Amino acid sequence: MVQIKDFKGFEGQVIQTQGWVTNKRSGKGLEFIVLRDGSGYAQCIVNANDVSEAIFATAKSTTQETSVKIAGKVVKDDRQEGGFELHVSQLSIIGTSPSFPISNKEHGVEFLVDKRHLWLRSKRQWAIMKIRNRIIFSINNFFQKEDFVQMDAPIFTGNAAEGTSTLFETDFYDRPAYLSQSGQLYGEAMAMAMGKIYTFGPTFRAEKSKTRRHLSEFWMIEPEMAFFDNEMNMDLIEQFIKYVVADVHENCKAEMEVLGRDTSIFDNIAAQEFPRLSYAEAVAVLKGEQKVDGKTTIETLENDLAETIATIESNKAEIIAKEKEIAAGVKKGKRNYLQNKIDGLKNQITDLEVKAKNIPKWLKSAQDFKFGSDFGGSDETVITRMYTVPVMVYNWPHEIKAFYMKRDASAPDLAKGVDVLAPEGYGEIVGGGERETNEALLIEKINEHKLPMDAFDWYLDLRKYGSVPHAGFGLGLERMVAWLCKLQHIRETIPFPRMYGRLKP
RNA sequence: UCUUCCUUAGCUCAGUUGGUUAGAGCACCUGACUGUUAAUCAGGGUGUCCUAGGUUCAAGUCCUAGAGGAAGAGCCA
Repeated sequence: MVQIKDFKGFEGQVIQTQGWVTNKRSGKGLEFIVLRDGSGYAQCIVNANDVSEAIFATAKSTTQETSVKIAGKVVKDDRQEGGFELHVSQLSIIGTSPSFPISNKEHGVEFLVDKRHLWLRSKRQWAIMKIRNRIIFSINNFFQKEDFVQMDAPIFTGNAAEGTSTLFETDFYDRPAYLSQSGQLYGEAMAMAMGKIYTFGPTFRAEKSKTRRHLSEFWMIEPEMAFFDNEMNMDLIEQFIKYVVADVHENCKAEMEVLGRDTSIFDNIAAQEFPRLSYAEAVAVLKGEQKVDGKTTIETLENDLAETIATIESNKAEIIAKEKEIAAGVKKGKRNYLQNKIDGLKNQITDLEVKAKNIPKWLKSAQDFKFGSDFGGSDETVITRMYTVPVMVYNWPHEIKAFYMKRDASAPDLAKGVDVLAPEGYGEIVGGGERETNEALLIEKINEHKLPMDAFDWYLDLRKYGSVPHAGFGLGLERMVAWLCKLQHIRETIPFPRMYGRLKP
């Protein structure tokens, strides 16, 4: 058996392959079967002159997603995706596929999510899953080459470490247990044993939020390093993101093309240093008090708004022109083509109108931002709009950060945390910082957050026995995938999304 | 939890001020065509108009409630 991606090594030879029929075009005496095997796509030509009547009839009877075994000759053809096609000599059906529900045309979101188990077979999903796989591979490569030890943190946890409202409760031998929201505290313990570690596991949050950036179950990478301060932490984050982006850029060119992803931003990321803003600076940028490249957020967003409105108008004009063309009478193929263009433009207009409505709201909420609070989704969008690479925001007011975040000795109201905001409107992909090593301050914080002290005795032990400065961060895998693929919604980044209101399939 | 929008054929959608027999494209089937790239061309039938009430001579269309979905907000160390 030869996989489609390996056809190029078999030019002129007769080989065997197997896969699924993803599309078919037929003529008299000719069947063009587009075969998919997970490694790639190849057109297979069944010519009635070259095969028996029975085989030709079998080929003709295949439908979308019929699985088949094929023997044929690999022939170079520059018109084909991948550059090769197969001239079929033998064909047999492995499994039939009567009326596959997902056609090669357009579908709505609800339908596709309901059919997720079949949707995964489509080309776009194939590309996303390949990229997800590469990102995971690349993350592991990076940390392994940097001498980090991969560790698995527990998924059942016995305490409500982060506040009970967003925890999934389960029954653990008649006692309540919660699904993990973070492996970090365990990672800290392991870092004291191994030096540098990273966890890579599932995370569960029972937030009742339905947005394009939230999942109830997602995967997180959490490195933790002994003897690191927040500066070193930020250096590592930048190095890490640059490594993964460059690796994906290098190895997922075909997949990015399927998605229509403009990859020029990846070159910027390799070439530029990530801006590092203190929280105070970030607020000044947000409010338009500090310019970036000679522009304020207000100027940039008002410019965006004008552009958005202009695009809406030009789209509307284009629709009218195309509708006139159809009304004047054109052939069917041309009509379909024009109609599809019109539908696409209409969808674009809907999105743009939402954007046009949102921009003034974003600006207002940026103007009204209260120093000392956390950034909302729109604030992140406004800040990152000013840059073409990820932005790091550090030195946060300690009140809005987690109890374990290290306080700044020289500025007692600040904590040494860092958030990384991805550009292109994707917002927070990394949250991290230096950890508090002072046991008394930690106890004070645990009380302040009204957390159960007895749940943290083991964690406090880490400060009792040879405590050292240490830092770490967490990266949400799905948000990284969404950003690198430039997806509208996070639900496409994971094979079977678990979100508020969605447990099936 | 709040705001706005949506629910019509297997899928994507159109359906005018309420009006008599509810439409198109795709998918599917049949036929034509020996190089198609979402092939093309001709023909073929398919409806719990989300559910329950209401207004009306008449409801896919208007009103009320509910269910499901989408976008945004809140929430998201």
